[in-house]
Amino acid sequence: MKQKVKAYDHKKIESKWQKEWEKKGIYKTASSTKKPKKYVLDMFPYPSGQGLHVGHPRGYIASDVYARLMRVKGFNVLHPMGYDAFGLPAEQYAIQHKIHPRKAVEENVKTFEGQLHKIGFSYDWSRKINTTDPKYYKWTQWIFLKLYNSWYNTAKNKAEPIETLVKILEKNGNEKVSAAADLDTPIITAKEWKNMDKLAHDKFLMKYRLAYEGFSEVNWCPELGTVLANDEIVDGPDGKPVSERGGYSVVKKSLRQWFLRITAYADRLIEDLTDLDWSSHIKEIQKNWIGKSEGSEIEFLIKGIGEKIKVFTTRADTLFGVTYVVLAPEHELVQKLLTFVSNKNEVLKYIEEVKNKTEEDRVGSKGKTGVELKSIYAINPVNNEEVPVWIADYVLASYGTGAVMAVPAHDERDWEFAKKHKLPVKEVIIPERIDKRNPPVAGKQKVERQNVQAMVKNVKTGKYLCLHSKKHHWNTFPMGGVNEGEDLIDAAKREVLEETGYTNLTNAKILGGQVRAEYFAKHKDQNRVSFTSLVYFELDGDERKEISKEEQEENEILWIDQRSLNTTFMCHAEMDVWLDRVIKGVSAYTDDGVLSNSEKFNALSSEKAREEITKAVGGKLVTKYKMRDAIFARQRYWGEPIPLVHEKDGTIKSLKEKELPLTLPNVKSYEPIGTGESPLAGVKDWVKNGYETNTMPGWAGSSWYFLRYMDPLNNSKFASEKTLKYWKQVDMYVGGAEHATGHLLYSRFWHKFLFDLKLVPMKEPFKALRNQGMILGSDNRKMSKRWGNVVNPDEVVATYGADTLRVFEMFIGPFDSQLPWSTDGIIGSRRFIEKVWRIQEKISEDKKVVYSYEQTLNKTIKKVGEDIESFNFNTAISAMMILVNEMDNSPAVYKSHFEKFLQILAPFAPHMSEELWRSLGNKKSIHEVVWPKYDPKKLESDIVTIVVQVNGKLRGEMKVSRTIEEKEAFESLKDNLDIFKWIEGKEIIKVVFVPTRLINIVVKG
RNA sequence: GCCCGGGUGGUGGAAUGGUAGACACACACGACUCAAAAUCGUGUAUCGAAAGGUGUGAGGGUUCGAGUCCCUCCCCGGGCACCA
Repeated sequence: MKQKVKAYDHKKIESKWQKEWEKKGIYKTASSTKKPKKYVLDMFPYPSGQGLHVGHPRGYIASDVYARLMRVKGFNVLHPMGYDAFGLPAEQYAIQHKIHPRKAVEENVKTFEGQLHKIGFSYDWSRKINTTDPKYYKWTQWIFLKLYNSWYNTAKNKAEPIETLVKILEKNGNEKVSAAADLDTPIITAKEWKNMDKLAHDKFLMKYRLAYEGFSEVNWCPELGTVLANDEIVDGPDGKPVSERGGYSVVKKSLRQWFLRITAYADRLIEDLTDLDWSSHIKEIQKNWIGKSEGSEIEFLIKGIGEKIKVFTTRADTLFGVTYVVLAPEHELVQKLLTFVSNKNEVLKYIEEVKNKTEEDRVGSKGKTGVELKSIYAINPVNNEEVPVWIADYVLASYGTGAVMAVPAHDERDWEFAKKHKLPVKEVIIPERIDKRNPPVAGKQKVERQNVQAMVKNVKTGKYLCLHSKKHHWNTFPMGGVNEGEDLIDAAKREVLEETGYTNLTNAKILGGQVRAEYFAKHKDQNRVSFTSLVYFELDGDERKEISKEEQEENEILWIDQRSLNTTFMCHAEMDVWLDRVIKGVSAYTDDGVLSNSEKFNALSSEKAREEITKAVGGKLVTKYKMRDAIFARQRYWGEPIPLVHEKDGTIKSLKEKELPLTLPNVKSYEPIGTGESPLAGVKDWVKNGYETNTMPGWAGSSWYFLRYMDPLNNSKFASEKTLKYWKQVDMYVGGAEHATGHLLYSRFWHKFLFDLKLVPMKEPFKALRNQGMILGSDNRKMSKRWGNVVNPDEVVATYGADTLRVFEMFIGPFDSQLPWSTDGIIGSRRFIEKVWRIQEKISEDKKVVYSYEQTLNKTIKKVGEDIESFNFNTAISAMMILVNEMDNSPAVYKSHFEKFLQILAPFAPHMSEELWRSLGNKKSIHEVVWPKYDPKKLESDIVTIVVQVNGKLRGEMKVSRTIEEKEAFESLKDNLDIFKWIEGKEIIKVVFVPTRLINIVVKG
């Protein structure tokens, strides 16, 4: 009984339900705090003038699908949207079009919101925020003041109000204060503190504040008239740095800045990554960015001069291998040493050269340049050896102590430098390998042996001599033990002769140093520690002597080309070390190992030696980070004003809470005033009041916005304690991976700070994070006006409908993959939607019939729920397509089956599923009814198809009972002649049976 | 250079160590139609007439069985980049 239905009209349906949902407010977050909650958040957009392209909603659709599932699973869901609208683009747009940036933002927000509404998202729009709203940025300023008025107590490992520091200073001075502070902070007594005036107090405390003023060489962009953060700079076409926005050139300039002391949180920012449900990729990026390295600070006395060079090294275990010491050319000690240097002119010339080098010249220069400070010698504290001192630009003044001890044998850069400047190389670390095939056995006797291996190259063929062991089926070089008093080369020659008979060995060279290996020697029932050396020979002539019968029986001689060496050598753990060092020509061994040439520390492991040697020379174990404090100032108009007042006496006063927000004044021009100061410096009243003229950077407002959504209208707090306690943190955060070292790191930092002050209940803001891949143009390039490959979602919605767009964007591929937009592909999603629409023609209410798709239906309900939770949207849709195809092939579809299907489709295609759901007579919205349950009994059928393999090869399949056992399955094989012929008359060695899956018969021959 | 991802048909992609290519696009043929569109059906890795063989970047290994695990190499994408 086919019922004729109206054609699918997406325009009508979608606008109808969008209005209805808004009227009924079905997506409003409940104010109740009794239900379990889920906070599902999108990274809020920067409303640019371009509007959205189809790549933007990908993440929004995903989070919407997820939020919808959570809602019908019974959670109180907070799923808000807002705008991050301060920053350069709006300002630039304002300059170009001579309108107030606020106006530009308003227009852009309107465009964006119109686009978003058409896609049918389930946001609670009543919670919308905008970072440029004074009611919002009042709290951004408020948090800034908290940072300004706090210091980081490393003893308690948390931030505290600055007053607690002042109290300590008044009482005891700062000798015992352990804090994250400027490096040049002097040690003062309580008395000294008391004797300081107000300005001196101010200056002193600035060294501790978490938001502090300072001067710094910054990336200055003359065209934009502003300073840029590292992550706002990209490589230009000629390799020189340019601004990400606009592509203008960037140079260094020293400017007054505000900084946030994010480095105080470096350790916790790494530490707390562990428990986050984020992709390991993003965690890795953050870890690298923070760049923690644990090492030692060791002091080298300078001979005859009362000075010391303090170096930072992560490899104190290589201290005996130091052959020279290097200072950064900018190191302050260099100036002091100049008077004692005998080649002063040369040194001065080099320093001048380095100064004029651009960053790229310095970093990119292939040859390592440097100059020796002649007549200056550093004394190695571990053995009193005198080593030369150099300055070289491969040592950075800004990292560690600006000085390094050079160990060319075990550091790539030192090795290159040493090679170029003919400095000695001293090996002190022996590589160590544990043979994975024959690992040492606990409790067995341990015997040390000196071994030698011979690498023999046939000059004519370029191949290498190997032995194939007939017994063990492995390949080795000729090898054996070194006899008492025997020279390595002689021993190697002897082994080659004994094992292969070759005699014409020339050009002997000991290569690559020793390798220490531990293994279990079965034939002797003992653990062996072998120190193996590699001797290289060239074979000149084929002459061979007779070899013993045993040897003949044991090994076969093989000649192997260089490429195959690493693949054919399986038994010797040391091969990889040698292959790197000998064949690839890498000469410094930079991994850990066992110490040698290190007096009483010999035979210690690198790990232990680092500690013991550091201790022995009176060094200090320290931790360093690559990450620097974050510059928190822009010399622009369109940003949050920094709520500080510069008093006439030079001190700084923070505004009181009731004086916030400090709103942006109106200005005549938004153009940079060219001095490097912001347009605010040109506003008379502003300057007269002493207000800070820098504004906050773009990331200020986005570092805490997720908290404001919890309580967006609160006027007395950024969010009430009660709501913070209930919502706690974002449960699922969806956005682009490009924010890994910006927003995602800064937010974590701010959150931890607020946590320290007990202003938020959790130490991390985002429990789970999912990153969507970018959608590229159909030409596989980034969507941009420039390439003319931008696809506007409005057009797609108009042509195909929002439901189709949503389904397609989820179906296009794995959520985190970068994929090109396919104009052809979207038709498939539209067909799917239409097919669903047509199924209503054959709805049946006949309960007694068995419907062919029932098992698939149950499987699909299960799979779609699981797939949404794990963000595998593409396979969820494919599963629903399979189900719909089956329903389509079924003569009729039972009403409640169809309803269940509509429910699982609803998160993806909310409009059409609602339309069909209501037309079936349901009064309540499909988005408000609880997620359907599947029947576990109907997931599998009693008859299953199992695969028959013979020797692992597919030979057929057969239908058997679910519960069939191996014996029975094997018996029923005999009924199937097509399959049976493969085993008939053959000896069966083994039968592998995997219930409900396969049976594999292993036969001989 | 180092650290992460990844490499499967013409295309996007599927596959708890167990039938590789699900699902979709594209293409071809057929049905419906006066015709077209839409829709429906059939086919589409590769060699072979078939039986069967070969196939997941390359080469090896482990396993009854490898796209999946291990080793080596190549290529692509991303991150960091003289950070001692």
